[in-house]
Amino acid sequence: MPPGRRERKKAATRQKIADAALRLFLERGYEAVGIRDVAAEADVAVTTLFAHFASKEALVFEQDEDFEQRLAQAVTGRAPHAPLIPALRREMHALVRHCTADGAAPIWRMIDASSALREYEESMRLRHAEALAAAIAADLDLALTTTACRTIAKFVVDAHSLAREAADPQAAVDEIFRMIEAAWEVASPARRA
Amino acid sequence: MPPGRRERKKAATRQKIADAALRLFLERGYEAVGIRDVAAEADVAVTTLFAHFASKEALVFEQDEDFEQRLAQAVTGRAPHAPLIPALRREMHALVRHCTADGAAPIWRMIDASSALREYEESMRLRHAEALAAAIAADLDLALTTTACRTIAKFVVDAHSLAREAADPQAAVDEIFRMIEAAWEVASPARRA
DNA sequence: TGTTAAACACTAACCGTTAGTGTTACGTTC
DNA sequence: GAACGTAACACTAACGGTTAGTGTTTAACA
Repeated sequence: MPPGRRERKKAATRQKIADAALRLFLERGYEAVGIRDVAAEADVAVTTLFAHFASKEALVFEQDEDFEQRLAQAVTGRAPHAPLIPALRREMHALVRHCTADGAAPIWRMIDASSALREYEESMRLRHAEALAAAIAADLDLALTTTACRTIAKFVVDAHSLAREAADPQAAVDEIFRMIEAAWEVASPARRA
Repeated sequence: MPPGRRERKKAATRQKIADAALRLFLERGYEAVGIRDVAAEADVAVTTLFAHFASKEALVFEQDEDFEQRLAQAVTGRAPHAPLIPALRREMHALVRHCTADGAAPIWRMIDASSALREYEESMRLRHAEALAAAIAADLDLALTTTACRTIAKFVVDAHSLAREAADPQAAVDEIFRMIEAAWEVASPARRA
């Protein structure tokens, strides 16, 4: 079943809003642009904008569900008996590379410049950590305590912001994941292949 | 130099606002109470309220600077050559016990019920982690990389929220700190006493 | 074709927060 | 102890994100 015209129009409207927002934000700065400006630029009503995005900050972190799903996918979609932490490390490398790419630099500079955006990012990580903890718990099927699952998930999600702000992000991912691996070894009583 | 009347009055006003806020929040729920309600209950102007508290959420986390200072103190104030992680673990035990005490239960129930408060708490932890990372880096004097310091600090601060939500918070602190200790061993090349 | 639901628009407001402008009362200095 | 500077506080009015309420168009589907 191909997406109907309705869903295509909806997606188009969403994209039009996101594009307009990013353009204005990068032009004039995040704080200097109002919701009403974005709505006018995208030629939609303010209420329509909020039907597509839950908040002003969400306009910037448009594809954060990707992030959540890719982490969970790294857990559930890995080869059978493949070790967990290296799989997460590989995915984190990709995610960090993606957001430290040249084209993304202005966006992240904007995020770092706004406390509202940094706070929103942090609250996103909370969700991501919960989702990842659920994926890990389901995958390991009671081999770990709930607390251990949530702890490992939180550490992994933390790695993203820590690495992003490091001088050499890719090296930082490796450094942090060595620490996560050690924490993991202590937490998991069962031996893995 | 004893605090003059001026400072005492200022502190009294602050306390009067905080008390009024907490009373109303617990009575009617956080979201159901407006800033104007709190100001009226404390018999001050709205602008006065914001002169004492940076935001509505800050009314709830009145003594969060304690938290920050106690963690840093646990690092800088420990006995010479005393190991770092156990000192942090002891302090975290105390902090978690404090916020899981009987009297604090309604407050934390209120926090858990409000996404605005949970997000604010998360952004507080960011600050706390930065402060702790600075304290650790200063204490160890270049024995660790910046990334390792920040990573350990983040893990320690995470322990608070993770433990608070666990079924047995005190046991969770121990469990999480076993993992942190392992991460720490891997990060620190130098041997400690 | 007609029904239904979803997308979208518009107005008007709510609420946290701040700017602007005074006024009072304390601490300080002569 | 009188005068000055400053910090606390008050008041009004607004700004900006967000939502409620209401109605209109449009597409999916029977």
